[in-house]
Amino acid sequence: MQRLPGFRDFYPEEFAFRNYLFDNWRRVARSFGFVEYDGPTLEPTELYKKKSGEELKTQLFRFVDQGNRDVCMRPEMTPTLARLVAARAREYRKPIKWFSISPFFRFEKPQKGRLREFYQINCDIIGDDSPAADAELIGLAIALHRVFGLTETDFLVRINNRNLWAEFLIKHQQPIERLSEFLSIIDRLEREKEEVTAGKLRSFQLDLAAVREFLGTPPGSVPGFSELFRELQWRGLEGFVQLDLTIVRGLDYYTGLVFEIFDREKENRSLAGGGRYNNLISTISEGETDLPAAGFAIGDVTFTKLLQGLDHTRQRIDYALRTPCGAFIVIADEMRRPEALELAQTLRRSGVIVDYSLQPTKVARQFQQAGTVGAKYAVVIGQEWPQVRVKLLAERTEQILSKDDLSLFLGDN
RNA sequence: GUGGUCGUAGCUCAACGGUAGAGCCCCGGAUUGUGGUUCCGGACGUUGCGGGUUCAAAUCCCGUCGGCCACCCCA
Repeated sequence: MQRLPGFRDFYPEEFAFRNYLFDNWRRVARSFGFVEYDGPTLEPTELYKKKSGEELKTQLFRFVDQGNRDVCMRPEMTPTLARLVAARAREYRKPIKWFSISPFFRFEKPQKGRLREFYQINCDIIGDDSPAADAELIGLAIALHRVFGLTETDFLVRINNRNLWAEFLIKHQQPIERLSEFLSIIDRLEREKEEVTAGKLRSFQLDLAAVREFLGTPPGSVPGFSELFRELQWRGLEGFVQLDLTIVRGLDYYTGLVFEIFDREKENRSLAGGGRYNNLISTISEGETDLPAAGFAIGDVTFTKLLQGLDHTRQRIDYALRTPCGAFIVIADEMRRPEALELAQTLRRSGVIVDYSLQPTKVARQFQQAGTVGAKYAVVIGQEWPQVRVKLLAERTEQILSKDDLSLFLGDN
């Protein structure tokens, strides 16, 4: 039987890495005062239609369930989050600061950095429309990278505000209703041929030169960013961010700030993205709840590739994934197996990771097993009983301890 | 969805029309209580799957399913 395309198995080695990733993300998000939540993996397709009314994206795991419901494996978290918040908006003190780490599904052709099932950490602040909230989110996004040893030479946050382009359209007397159509032209600016872009702009009675000139606006003269940049400066993060007016994000629901995080080595590779979506909760709740919101997500696939591709982050991984401690009990005299098992129980209760051979095995073999499971100590039980021989495997040194001192000794080491 | 490229032992690969091999890993042994080195031995495959050409196919051809990559798309 084959695995479905675009899905992954997590054997212990991969799972250990996943834990490393998630544990660090979780700890950092909590350190920012965010609390964890989750929602269903399967949602009514309706939830994704509501976002903006536009036709559904094709790349959904969509099917009709046995109760004849039109359902989707969730392709992103934000609509679910909006639904959760809209339903209980009054119960939580604002701002709501929530995060989740969970799987998502997209029916795409798997390729570099893109699978059909992937994980994301999603972090959102709801009920605060200030630059302080925007900056806090960007600060958290940066912290979620730095915790793995990534520095400002490894990644870069590109930020923009869609309102700038809205104002640009108004200034040129173009209908604001066509903003998202216009933004998709901007989004493609770098990839598309000049003639194509110029042709598209013509329907807005705009020329490429005007757009180019606006793109080149020096950061100091871009309105509305001074507060955000001041906030980022207070956090000491100015080296991580860069204003980039070409960043507009593909989703229609973004209303103000938008940002993306890029791998500096391969600048085309996007590690994370997010922005402000002040109308989405109102849309999802059909006007019942109206709260400003902003958030971002980091995907695990590209992020993992980056962490495993850099020497300095790779070293951290190797260090973190080593078996931290543990004792392997070598039963040198099978008559002592009952005592060995009792000792194992005692040690385990005191928090030591303990392993031993379930079957009678030659001593040499047991030492080999101790090595392969990565134990720090081998504890030999045999003729010395009630004393034991404790060997520090890496140093090949050993000493004799009484069995009662063992817990203390292993606890300290 | 379109195109390119690759599928051989658990892993990395060789053999490129003539009996499928190596290294690593795994298991066992080298006088019965000390491991990561060494030596010896062992297990291991319908060559992704299905069809075709041929006296003979891992090898050539067609299809199909997967992996990787690019385009499209990107929440």
